[in-house]
Amino acid sequence: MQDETPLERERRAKVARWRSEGREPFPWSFPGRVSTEVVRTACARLRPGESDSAHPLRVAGRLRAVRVHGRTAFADLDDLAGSIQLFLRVDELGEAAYGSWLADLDPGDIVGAEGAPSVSRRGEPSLLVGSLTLLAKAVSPPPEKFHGLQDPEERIRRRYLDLIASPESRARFRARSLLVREVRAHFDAAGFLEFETPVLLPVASGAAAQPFVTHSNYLDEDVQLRIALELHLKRLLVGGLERVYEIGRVFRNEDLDSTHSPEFTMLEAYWAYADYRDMRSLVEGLYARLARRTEELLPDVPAAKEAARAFEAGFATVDFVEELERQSGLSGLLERSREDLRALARAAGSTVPDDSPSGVFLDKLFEHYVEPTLTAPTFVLDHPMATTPLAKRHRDKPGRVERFEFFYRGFELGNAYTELNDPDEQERRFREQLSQRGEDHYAYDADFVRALRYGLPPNTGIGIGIDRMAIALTGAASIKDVILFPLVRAK
RNA sequence: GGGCCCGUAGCUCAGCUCGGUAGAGCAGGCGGCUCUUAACCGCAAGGUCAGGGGUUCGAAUCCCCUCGGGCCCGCCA
Repeated sequence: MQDETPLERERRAKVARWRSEGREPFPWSFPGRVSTEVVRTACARLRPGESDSAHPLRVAGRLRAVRVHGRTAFADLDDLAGSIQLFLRVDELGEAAYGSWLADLDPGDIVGAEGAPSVSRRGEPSLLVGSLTLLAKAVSPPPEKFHGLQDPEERIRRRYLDLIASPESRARFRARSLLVREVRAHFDAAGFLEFETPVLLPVASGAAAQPFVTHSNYLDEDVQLRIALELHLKRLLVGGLERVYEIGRVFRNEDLDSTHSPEFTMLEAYWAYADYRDMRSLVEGLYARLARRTEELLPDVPAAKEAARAFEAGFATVDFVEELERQSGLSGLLERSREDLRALARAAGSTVPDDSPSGVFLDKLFEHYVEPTLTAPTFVLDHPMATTPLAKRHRDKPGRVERFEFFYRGFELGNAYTELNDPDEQERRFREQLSQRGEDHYAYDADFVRALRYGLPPNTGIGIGIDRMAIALTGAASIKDVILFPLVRAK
C-alpha cells in the first residue's frame, strides 16, 4: 500500500484477522436501522440504571470514542441525527465476542449495533448492546477526537474529514441544503417554474466578469462557462413561460476570498407582468421564511437566532441617493460632474481607475459611507441611472432606475430591477459596455438582443447569491464555510 | 498586486526570541480496571521538523529560494 502509516498497517491487520475468522469487514447492508434520535426518545421513558430489553433497536454509524473499563466498555456512535452511547458488557456479549470486539474495533469504524435502549447509572441514554456488526473498517484513523481537524487547508481539501470531526460543520451544510429546498418551495408556491439553462456558451454574458474558457472538441471551438443566468432565463419569458427561476452554479475567473469564490451558486428569477415592487414583497416573504427555518435548523447558533429576530421585524427601506447624502453629508450628488465624484471617491479611499464611469464612483461612495451601516435587513432603492446600465429607468424619479439591493450584516445579498425590455436600448447599452472594455471576451450575446425584438413582456428580475445567503443566515465566517469543496491548487 | 503570518508524529500542539543529538496529549501496541463520557493508571513504540540551498564545529531554530496555506488591504459593477 502506498504511503501506509504504522496506524494503517495495524488496522489492516485487524481487517485480515476479521476475514480469517470468517467475518466480512465490509458487509452489504444493515436492515432495520433507526436513527440515534429514536434510541434517545426510547430512553427518555427510562430511569438511570434501567433498560428496555423488550424493545430492541438497531442503530448504525461511526464510532467516535471508545472507553474500556475491563469487562465493561462505552463507545459513542455518531450518525446524522446526533449520537448515542453504546454500552458493551461481557455479561451481554460473552467473553469471546467481547474480547474480539475490543481487540478489533477502532474509533472511526462504521458499525451497526442492536440492543436494548437503556440509561446508564450516570443518566446517559445508551444502547445496551446485544450484538455488534462491523459495517466498514476505517483503515485510516479519524482526526483527533477532541480538537478535531483544525488545519484550514485540510478542512477544505479533505472536507469529509471536517464533516466527520465537526458536528457544527455537518449541521451548517445540512442547513444550507434544507434552506435551498426552502427557497425552491417559496418560488414554486408563487407559480414559478425552475429550469436549467446552459453552462457552456460561445460567449458568457449577463455580467461583467472574466469567464473561464475551455474547448469543445465537437465544435472545435473555444467555449466559455457562464458568468450569470440572466440572458437565457429572459429568453424563456420571451417564449411565454412567464415566471421562471434557476438555482445554478456560475463561474467567474477571479479571486477566492472570504466573500468570493470562482464558482458560486446563484438564484435568478424573472417574473413577467410584475415590477420591482412585487419582487420586493416576494423577497421579504422569502427571507422571513428562511430566517425562521434557519433558527429551527441551527438552534444553538447565535447568528441564526439573530437572523430570525431581524427578519421577523421586516426590512427597512432607504433611498440610495438620500441615504448616501445623509450618511456622507454630501449634497447634490446627481448633479455633480464625473471629476467631482472621482475626487470624492478618492477622498473616501477608493483606488478605482480614473477613467471609470461616474456610476462607479457613486458605488464606491455608497460602499464607503452606507454599506457598513446596513446591519439590519434593508432595501436600498432607486439607484442612479449611471450605476446601473441594465435596469429600466424610474417611472417617477428622473436620473434613477427601478432597482433595489438588499443588505444584511453589512453586505449585499441580492439585487433586483424592473428589467429593461426595449431591444434597441438594450443593444445600445451592450455596445457602450463593450467600448468601455475593449476586450474580445466581452463580446455580447447578439441573439439575446434579437430575442428581445420579438417582445419581452414587462418584468422584474432578481439575483440572489445563495452562498452569501447561507453565510448571513448561519453566521459563517467565510464563503469557504458554506461551499463544500472550494477551488484549491492541485498538490 | 501589496503587507503580515503559518507549515514539527496519523491528529491537536510545545520547542524557534537566545543554534548544542526532537517533546507532550489524543489515536495506535502491550498490561490493568464491570458506569465511563476529552474515562483513568502503568510500560514500550512512533519524526525527510513542507522542500532545496547557505552560514556554522554544530541548524527545527539564523539567512536565501521554492512549494502549499491563512489573514488584512487593493481590485473584481
